[in-house]
Amino acid sequence: MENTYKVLVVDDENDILEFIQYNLKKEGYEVALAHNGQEAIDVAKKIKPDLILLDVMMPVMDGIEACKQIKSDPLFEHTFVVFLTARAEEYSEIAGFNAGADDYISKPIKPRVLLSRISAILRRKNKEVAEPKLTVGDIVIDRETFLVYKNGAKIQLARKEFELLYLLASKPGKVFTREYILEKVWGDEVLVVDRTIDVHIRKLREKLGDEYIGTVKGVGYKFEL
Amino acid sequence: MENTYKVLVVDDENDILEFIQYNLKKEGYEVALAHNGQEAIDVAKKIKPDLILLDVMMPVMDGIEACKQIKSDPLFEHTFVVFLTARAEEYSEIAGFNAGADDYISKPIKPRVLLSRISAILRRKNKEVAEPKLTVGDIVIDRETFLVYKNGAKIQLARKEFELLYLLASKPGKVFTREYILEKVWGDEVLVVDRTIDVHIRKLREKLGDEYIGTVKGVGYKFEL
DNA sequence: ACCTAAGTTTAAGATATTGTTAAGTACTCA
DNA sequence: TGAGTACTTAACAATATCTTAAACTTAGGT
Repeated sequence: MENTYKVLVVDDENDILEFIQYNLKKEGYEVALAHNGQEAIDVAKKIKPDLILLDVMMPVMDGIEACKQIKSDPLFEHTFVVFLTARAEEYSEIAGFNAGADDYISKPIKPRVLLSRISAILRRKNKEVAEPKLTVGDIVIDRETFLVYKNGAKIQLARKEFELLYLLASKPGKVFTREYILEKVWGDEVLVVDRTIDVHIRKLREKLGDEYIGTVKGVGYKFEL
Repeated sequence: MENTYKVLVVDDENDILEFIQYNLKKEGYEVALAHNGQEAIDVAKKIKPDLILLDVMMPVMDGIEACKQIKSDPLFEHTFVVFLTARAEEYSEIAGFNAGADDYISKPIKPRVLLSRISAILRRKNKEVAEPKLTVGDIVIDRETFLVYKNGAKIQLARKEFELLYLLASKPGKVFTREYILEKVWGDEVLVVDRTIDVHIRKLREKLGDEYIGTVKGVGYKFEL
């Protein structure tokens, strides 16, 4: 599964904070909050967010000043800053202050726009690096095409099968507990009987051959070297 | 390295001019400014910009009139004109006036949208010489004519169909998620139910044949090699 | 050897995702 | 204005995938 990104939301209005927090959490982001620029910087230093959503107008320290400080701190070299602007008129301030933000989202904030913009910006971070193929013994696992090759022969896996194999093969030999597998492949909020894993293991063995996946009784499964 | 392009920005509000100028300069464009249609034409004759960003509503001479004059002048045969409209509704007016603009960007202007739109338009200009055809297997995709050939047989695609196919075929085999497809083909502002993609996929399969586009359930679609 | 706990296998539902059709909307062009 | 095209949506059908239960097998301790 994908990494969870940390987003720090900064606004002096609690309504807005809650609204954004709700929408981001729903999408699986880790969310932190701050009410002004000073607090934002303090929190940011602690949690090192991947992205900061920053209101322009705030008491104590406004968004522009906060942005300048953040952008000049090497600690936040890889942190994106996105302004929340209430009106078009604020453009001039932003441009004039030359604060170095990465993008702007104008209020009123629409959840869909917010989320797609955020995910687009964070994706930029990952630079569209082509997913490297995972090669273990005579098995090649290609995330990009969702295909698996065994000695060059193409094998189609269903999604859960693929993720399960990908996990096991990511560290050949290592034993993964059922608990861990459930968390990684299914996600923590899903409630699934862990017998389910067995069934998927079975299908994998069926498609790949029994020799690739080993059982360690009382512990879990592993990809055999 | 790419050439630096000259962009003329025309708007009666200085805030907006500064804002756009700031963003364009940051990306390495050469920027000229004008405050109304008449001034725009005067400046344009001097500097011969590659692209003109033109506000619709302006004193002295509005954007629509300016655009008509520009587009009818052979001097500006190779100059692109992009309208800045305050509201989406104004687009109908522009279309109605048939002023000959190449594109429009609606306010409030977002740097990301602005820049990607501009670079897309300018890219069009360069490629006028020789737009590379995309060839995958027995399918040839020609951006210049917006036509697709299957074993030499001409196939007409609608614009969304074309863009969708173009995206998938740009990396044959790679699975594209719905999210990614929406962002690339539809753009991030658009509110479209993602089932819409299915329908377009269906039409593509209808026109090309089922064998070219594969489904990876739970993940997305891909162009089959 | 037996007993028990753990894992395997099968097959039948349940669920989720995608396919397909058809109808509504919006825009374009004559 | 009206026909035609493109796009979007909703509704329902089809199906791959996932999950569960239950019966079966195996491994290891006593």
